Amino acid sequence: MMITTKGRNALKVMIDLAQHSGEGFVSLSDIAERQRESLKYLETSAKQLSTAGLVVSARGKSGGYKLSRPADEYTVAEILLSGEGSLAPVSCLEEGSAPCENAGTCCTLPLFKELDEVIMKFLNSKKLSDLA
Amino acid sequence: MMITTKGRNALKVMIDLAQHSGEGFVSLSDIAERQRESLKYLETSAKQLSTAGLVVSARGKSGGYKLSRPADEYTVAEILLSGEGSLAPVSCLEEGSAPCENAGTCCTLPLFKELDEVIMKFLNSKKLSDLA
DNA sequence: ATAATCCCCATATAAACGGTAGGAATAACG
DNA sequence: CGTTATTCCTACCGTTTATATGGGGATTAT
Repeated sequence: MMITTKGRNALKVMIDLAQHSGEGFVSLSDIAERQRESLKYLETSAKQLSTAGLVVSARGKSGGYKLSRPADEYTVAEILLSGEGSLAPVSCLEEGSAPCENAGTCCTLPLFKELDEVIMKFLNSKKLSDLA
Repeated sequence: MMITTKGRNALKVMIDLAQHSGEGFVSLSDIAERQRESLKYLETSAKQLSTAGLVVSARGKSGGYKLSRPADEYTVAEILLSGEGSLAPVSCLEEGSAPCENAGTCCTLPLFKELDEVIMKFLNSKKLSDLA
């Protein structure tokens, strides 16, 4: 599986925020209820989105989250990346991973590089506003 | 990760067989040596390919495996599928999995269906003969 | 103060991943 | 018939990842 619940939850939070933009800060408990997800689990995704700068958070009563830019300026790729860390279809293409020692002679690597490009091209072409 | 060592090994076996077609049955130990993979681990991939009908096997001395069709009649997709079971980018699109109860209202499902199509279109367009 | 909210850290459970081990069945070959 | 090379079958095992859950601390509007 390339995209797990982490990425999907990140996306769900962002879609919900996009659908309720202009309402100030939206609390996670509201999002959890609408999206039928566990509040506790969504907290993880929301914090990652906040750390990545994709959303702005406000603590305390009547706090919550809101988008930091217009919805059409987010690509689906960057949202999923915030949840997943990597979207590479094979481990040898993950950034930060130990480079495969057979990379020079591997007969499959070029194929997977192409696949990665196809996937990223698609996910970069999709905007958050296309989903909300 | 969408494509693990299982799929990659299936592909490596097929590529090796394609490169040595016309030599009759090729033993797994030869393939393991050339591809620098464990014989024991490749056995799993080879058996799956055999069960799926992608290769023909012969037991006993001077046995081994060979392709059951010309190399240009295999898509990379079917080879990877034999190793992975599924290439779906999200679990809710895997065949045989319990259908997601929120499928009707899920705001992300259409996106992932599109992504799945993009991936499968690419992997179906690539032939084994392109890699060998 | 109080209640609502995000933030931080730790834990739990199950499944998947990446193999390994031992041996049975089969077939060629001398 | 015995040896050897091979696929086939079943089981196991340690590590990592996935999917969460729980408790409590920090912050802030009211």
